[in-house]
Amino acid sequence: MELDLGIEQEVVQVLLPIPAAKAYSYSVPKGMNLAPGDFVQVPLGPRKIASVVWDVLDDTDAKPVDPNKLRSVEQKFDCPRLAEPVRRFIDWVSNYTVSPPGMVLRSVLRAPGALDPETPLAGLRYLGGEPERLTDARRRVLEILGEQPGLAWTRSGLAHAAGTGTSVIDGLVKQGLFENVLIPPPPVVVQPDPTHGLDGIALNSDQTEAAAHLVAKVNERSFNTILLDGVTGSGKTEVYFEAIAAALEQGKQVLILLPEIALTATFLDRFEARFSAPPAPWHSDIAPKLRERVWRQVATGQVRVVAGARSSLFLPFENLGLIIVDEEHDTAFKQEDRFFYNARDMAVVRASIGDFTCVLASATPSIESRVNAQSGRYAHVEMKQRHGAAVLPNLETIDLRKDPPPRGKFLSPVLTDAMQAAVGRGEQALLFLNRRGYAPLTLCRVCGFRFECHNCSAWLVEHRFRNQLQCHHCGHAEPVPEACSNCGTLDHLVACGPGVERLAEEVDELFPDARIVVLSSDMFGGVARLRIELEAIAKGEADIIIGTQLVAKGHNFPLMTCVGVVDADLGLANGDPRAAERTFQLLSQVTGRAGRAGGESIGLLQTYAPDHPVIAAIASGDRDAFYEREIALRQQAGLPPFSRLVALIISATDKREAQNHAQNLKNSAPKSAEVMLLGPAEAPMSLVRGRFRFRLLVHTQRSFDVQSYVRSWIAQGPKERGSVRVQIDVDPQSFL
DNA sequence: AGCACGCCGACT
DNA sequence: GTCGGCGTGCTC
Repeated sequence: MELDLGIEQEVVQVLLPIPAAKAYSYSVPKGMNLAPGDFVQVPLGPRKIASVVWDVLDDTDAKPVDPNKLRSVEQKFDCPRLAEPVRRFIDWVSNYTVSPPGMVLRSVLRAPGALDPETPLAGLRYLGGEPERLTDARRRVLEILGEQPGLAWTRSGLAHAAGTGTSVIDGLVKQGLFENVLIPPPPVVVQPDPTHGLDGIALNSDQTEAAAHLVAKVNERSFNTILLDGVTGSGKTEVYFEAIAAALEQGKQVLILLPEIALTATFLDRFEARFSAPPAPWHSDIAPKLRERVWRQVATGQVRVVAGARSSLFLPFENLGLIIVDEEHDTAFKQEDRFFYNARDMAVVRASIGDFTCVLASATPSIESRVNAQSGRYAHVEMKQRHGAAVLPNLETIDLRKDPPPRGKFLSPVLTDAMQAAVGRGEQALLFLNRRGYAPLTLCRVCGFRFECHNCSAWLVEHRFRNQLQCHHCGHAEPVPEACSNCGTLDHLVACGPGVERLAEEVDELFPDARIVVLSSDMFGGVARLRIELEAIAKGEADIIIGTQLVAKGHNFPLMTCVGVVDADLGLANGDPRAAERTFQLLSQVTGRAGRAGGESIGLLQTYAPDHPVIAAIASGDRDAFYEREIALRQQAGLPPFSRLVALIISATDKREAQNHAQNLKNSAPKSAEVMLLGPAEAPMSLVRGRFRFRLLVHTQRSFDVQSYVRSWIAQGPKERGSVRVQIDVDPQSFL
């Protein structure tokens, strides 16, 4: 044994946040004790990189790296270990999504400074005594200090509290009235109190029953998934708050996944009312300093509840015990860059690895979740009545063939009459149109030329307010031209179809005295402005609201009694079998904005196909019938979730190059009776940001190990050369 | 992912 | 003659 010292060097496996296929080996300096999960700094080429010591279970086939190549771990960070469930989750996600484990780890290491402990703040503690000369300002400082003797203050904090400048404090310091102390870094949020606000809540019978079910499941302290399936306005949030309280009572951490964290101010307020403190936020654009502190305090367990976007799934939780996925059907949970994953599905996996409960909440669940609920994989908790006085709106279709809008307009008289009635009663009307800008297409009346984006296969959308033609896929914008860029004819360009701006014009003519607000994700002033507008609307400071997609999402407009869907057929146009589900979800959510404060309300759907099964299902309000039919269709067609799809997206700057590679890749596919290959076909968006995209679809049974198949296929297939890139999308959103 | 190395076009 | 474009390949 002794003889080996100095010759045998200890070696650890380290997972680096790079797209390498596996962990790298490093030698451990003498005296450094390392265990899996430790955060370390290692050299890589000319760089130094923060990484994690990994546990490689089966290193039987892996031959050790040449000892001469081994470099040494540089530093072990003074930071809690990455918990074992998080490491297993990374491995699992890497395998399932067919992406390098280091790429998944990158999603964890998203706060570079957080690995070093937070530095304590410089503080001052009052020692007693008085300064030689007592001024007014100094007296105020002493008063503050007298309130809680012995308390340490920061220099600026004390100055602020006393309403003076920091120079006053400096003067007192010079007199020797303080000692310098260190103040431990403050928590990023106060600990939530599971018992706070309990008496303020009044749950109806549906809610009480559902909450009891959730709490019981959480208290089983083992893996299970619950679909919390309640109509819009049924009060699902209050119900899952009780599950959160139960997990907090167990001393566990809780994660709430929200599709769009930027617009969740009201959610945070409701949480605070129930738990006395807000959850810690997490999303892609929190301020860097706060980001580091949240990450660190999640790792230490100080932060108990996080409300975040899909990336919060990769936070280094020390002791996670419950995940809530709110609006689980929302497509924002699907990430389609870096690597492809659906945060809703990965949340269930995370719960399984951590052996706890996952709650999926929605008024319009995904087909996948409904199927899982039906088959018993998920518990199904249904809430069919609205909370409080709220009553579901009466839904009707407007047949545009029978009641068309006036020429050149987009609103049927039937709809404008209903709006008139609502506004006349001092209530609000909402028009929903999922199209930003003024007009989705501009064409030349002389030669028929259509203005398209040169980088994407998309029309340029006219934004009259900004006087621009914009591409909604790559952000390209150009001034609205006066002449056709094809034939040069002046003043013969025509705007085709409606966007929300154009709708606003029409509404303004019809209701000159109404207060009109247009809500669109690209509005001036960004998220802050949007929040202000939403609050103003809730207070009744607008009569007619015209909005895109974002008005569908969970906002509470108490005065809203009339909702009009301008183009109910919009989402059904392309042939994707998933379009039915999306349209159903979107339109149900939009019409659900009406009648939340009680009383009669109405939802009107403008359509050319009132008999279309999806439109009819929404209008009838019969959710179960819709799901039954849609699930049966999927099953008959052998589509997910009754089978599995993997899309290979082959892109290149040159169209032929992309297509050739796609074809070669297909030809190189290992033959298997269990695999059906479709394509290559142009991707639904065939040109995005200057890259041409083709798709291959791999269609298999659910039981087939499609990841192994695809991995070995790609490994032995043609090499990616030139600008060619191949991306793998397991469980793609689009079935085309 | 970064970063270096390397091999072809327009410039102080 | 060099500066610099980004294609290719490697990092324990």
